Amino acid sequence: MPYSKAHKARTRAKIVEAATHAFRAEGMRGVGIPQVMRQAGLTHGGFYAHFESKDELAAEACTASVADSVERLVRKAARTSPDDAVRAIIALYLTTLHRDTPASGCMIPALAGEIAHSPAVVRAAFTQGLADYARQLGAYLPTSAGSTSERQTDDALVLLAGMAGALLLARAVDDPEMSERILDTARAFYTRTYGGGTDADEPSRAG
Amino acid sequence: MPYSKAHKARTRAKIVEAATHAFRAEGMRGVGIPQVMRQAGLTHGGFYAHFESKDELAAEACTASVADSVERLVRKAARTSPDDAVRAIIALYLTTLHRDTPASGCMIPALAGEIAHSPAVVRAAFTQGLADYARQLGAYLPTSAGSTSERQTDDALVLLAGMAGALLLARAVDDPEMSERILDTARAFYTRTYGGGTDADEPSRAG
DNA sequence: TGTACATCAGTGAACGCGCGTTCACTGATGTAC
DNA sequence: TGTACATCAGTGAACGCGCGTTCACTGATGTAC
Repeated sequence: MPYSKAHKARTRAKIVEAATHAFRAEGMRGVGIPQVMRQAGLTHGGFYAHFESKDELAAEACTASVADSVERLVRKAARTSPDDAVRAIIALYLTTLHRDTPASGCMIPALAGEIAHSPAVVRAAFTQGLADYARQLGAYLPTSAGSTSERQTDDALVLLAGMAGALLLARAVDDPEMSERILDTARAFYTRTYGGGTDADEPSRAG
Repeated sequence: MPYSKAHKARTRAKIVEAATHAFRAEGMRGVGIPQVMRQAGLTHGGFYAHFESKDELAAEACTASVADSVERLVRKAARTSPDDAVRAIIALYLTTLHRDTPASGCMIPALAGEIAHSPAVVRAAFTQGLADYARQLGAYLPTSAGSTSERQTDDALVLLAGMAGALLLARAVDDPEMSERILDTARAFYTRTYGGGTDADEPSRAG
């Protein structure tokens, strides 16, 4: 018998891990299997001992990077008082740091555009991941009278979409000042709307 | 003398026009020059009589598709009473029709992700286009006491980002019901927030 | 008004390149004895 | 405890393919006479 099952599983996980970072940083189409394998410390030929195709890796990387985002969200909330959880999450999301480190950031602004053009396996993985993402975030949203958890999930989807859109624009734009203005305005807006108060962290720029 | 200058300009415009649609539908990386030229009724070899590179075309297609979006926005507003302009624009944006026709829809959800990874020419074109887009949309936003036009532009950027993010998710998701729920919830939210009222067009789904 | 000509938009074969994928191999491993 | 062996994870050369780009050409055009 060669190697252990655990060894193979560990290698496979290393490939997925490398893929989540590379894909988020450069896009799925922008990264080849040779690059992913090199980043995992392997050569490209071995790839097909672990995956049937690049699409299968994409689907798994999708699931893994959503899980990554959810985990960071939960960890942030755990370090914050329940009343401030949403505010803390918004403040964590809409920053220049997050903008400048897509490789370890939320996968929505990084990959959603490509996922819309991806085969069924990838889209299915994303759909399930997003549903989970929204459910988890929804749990931290303020509950109004008679609001259901389903309603909170819907609200979370809109908040997620809004923050992802703002980060996407902040990354696409060439002008640093405009980029920061997008982040600042969006952070203030979503904090006001979902955080139950004003954005205390940042003095407003426009007076 | 061969052909007229007008003839060349017309051909060039046809190529840009074909590119704006193809790029929005399949992404810039997903469409080759042969496909763009075929869609413009030409063969691929002639491309370099009009453009220095694919990037130059991408930049021009970027500018052209923003202009397209702005024009549709202005046209919609012109057909609506001033008080309802924003509401009408939001209702136009967050629909299954817009979701299902990316080729002629807003270029932000279709291309912003790739633009973030594009060379300077493309990003510069997008930045200028987005600034114009936000300025135009901002003009229709409700003015609160002491609000400046700069503030309205900022608000428009957030609204644009939010709607683009929602459309992006609605396109990426595999589950039709979830996709529509994203659109519906986002439309209701932004109408409530920026439209100065509730979303009258659509009966709420969740009761 | 008719013709000969210079121009260059447009054609289509060809280029190098990197991609996703395949395959013959090799060598580290856990097990049987 | 030591050794021979079967397994298969991992290697690296090779494949066909479509990409962006180049180039020799051709043929429709507006102008000069």
